[in-house]
Amino acid sequence: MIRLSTMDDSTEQVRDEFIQLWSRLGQFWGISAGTSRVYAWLLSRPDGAGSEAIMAGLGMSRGAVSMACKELRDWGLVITVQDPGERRGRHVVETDLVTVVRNIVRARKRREWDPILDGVRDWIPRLGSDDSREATVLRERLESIEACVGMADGMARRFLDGGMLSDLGLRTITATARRHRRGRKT
Amino acid sequence: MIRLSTMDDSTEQVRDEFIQLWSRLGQFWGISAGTSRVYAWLLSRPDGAGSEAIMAGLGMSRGAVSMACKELRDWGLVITVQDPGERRGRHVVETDLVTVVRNIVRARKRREWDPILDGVRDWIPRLGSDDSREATVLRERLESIEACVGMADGMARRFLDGGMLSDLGLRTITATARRHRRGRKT
DNA sequence: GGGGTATTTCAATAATTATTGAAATTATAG
DNA sequence: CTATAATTTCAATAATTATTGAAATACCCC
Repeated sequence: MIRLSTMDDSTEQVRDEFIQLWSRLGQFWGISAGTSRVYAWLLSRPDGAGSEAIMAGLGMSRGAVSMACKELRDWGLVITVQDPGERRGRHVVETDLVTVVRNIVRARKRREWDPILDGVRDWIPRLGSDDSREATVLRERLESIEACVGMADGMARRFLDGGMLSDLGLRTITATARRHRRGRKT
Repeated sequence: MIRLSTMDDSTEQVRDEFIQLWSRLGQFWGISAGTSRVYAWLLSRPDGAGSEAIMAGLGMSRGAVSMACKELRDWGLVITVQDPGERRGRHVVETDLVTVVRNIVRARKRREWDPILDGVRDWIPRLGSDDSREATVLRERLESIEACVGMADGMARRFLDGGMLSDLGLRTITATARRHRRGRKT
């Protein structure tokens, strides 16, 4: 473990446990362990880091780090910036919660709901006039799924299209966090 | 493929495609392919089925079906009933959407958010008075996570504890689906 | 309680998925 | 334009995860 600036050992340990938990939980969201680890590591560092630093910090190969950062960029969780006069890029976490949530909702909608809606809307007509018990129940279930996913889709769409209730909710969260933080110090 | 009652071939095909898509999407939710396939198959059948029927229908082994049904029971998506005078159990999908959503929220909360909240609330004090830049940023990020997850947790808790807004939303969905269905036939 | 049946468990195996590292590509500086 | 350095890609490999099926367990009726 590399010692950084003037951090306490206990701080270092908190970082390790945080990375471990985050990567365990990432699996529930269909994110690979390596990618979650890189994200947690970046979250725990102030100024982002180059690929070399991530490789050293987590003991991963160049390729693995590159893949992980690419996936995180796809999710909109990490931005790779090019400092002027620097050859190497620097990977920085997106800290604006509103942007993060928006990106995640967009990505999940595309991956998870859109295919269901497309499928269901294709299948229901194809059941045609089959009025066997089997087909009737299947049609009912598919229509129920369409209604449920369709509502979620509508909500997501309204949220992504711009200022909305959820937006306010998020601003409340971030404001609360800020107040909290300031409160601690005074 | 087994021919069931008087179903059309196209209906049969819709069922197959539905099962395939559902199992693909299940992976994004940390559910194994086999488990998702069993769930989709049960969803597509009217009266539930015994283990033998599932084995035959999906070409899975007895053990795999048993595991899948157990996992589905844990999620509250399937109920295994014992018909009077019958030796074998019958696996039936839970069709009440309110119950399904409630069960899923409960399971995910337990698996995904509770560990984060526990972790964060343990770690923040352990950062102590370390005022290095590293520790300060880490503390800020952890506090931000606590605020965000804490709000989601509170909403989930209120939803799980009983009648709430979301409850109404769901009843609207189910009602819409029913109206839709009736509308088609007239 | 015994005989027979359904179900669950779990170690072995199969299948899938992630990781590596060298080669190909892209970008930068001179 | 060429040389050089950083990054990405991808086939091979390693690690992980799911599936199987036989053994163990639980269950039920007589």
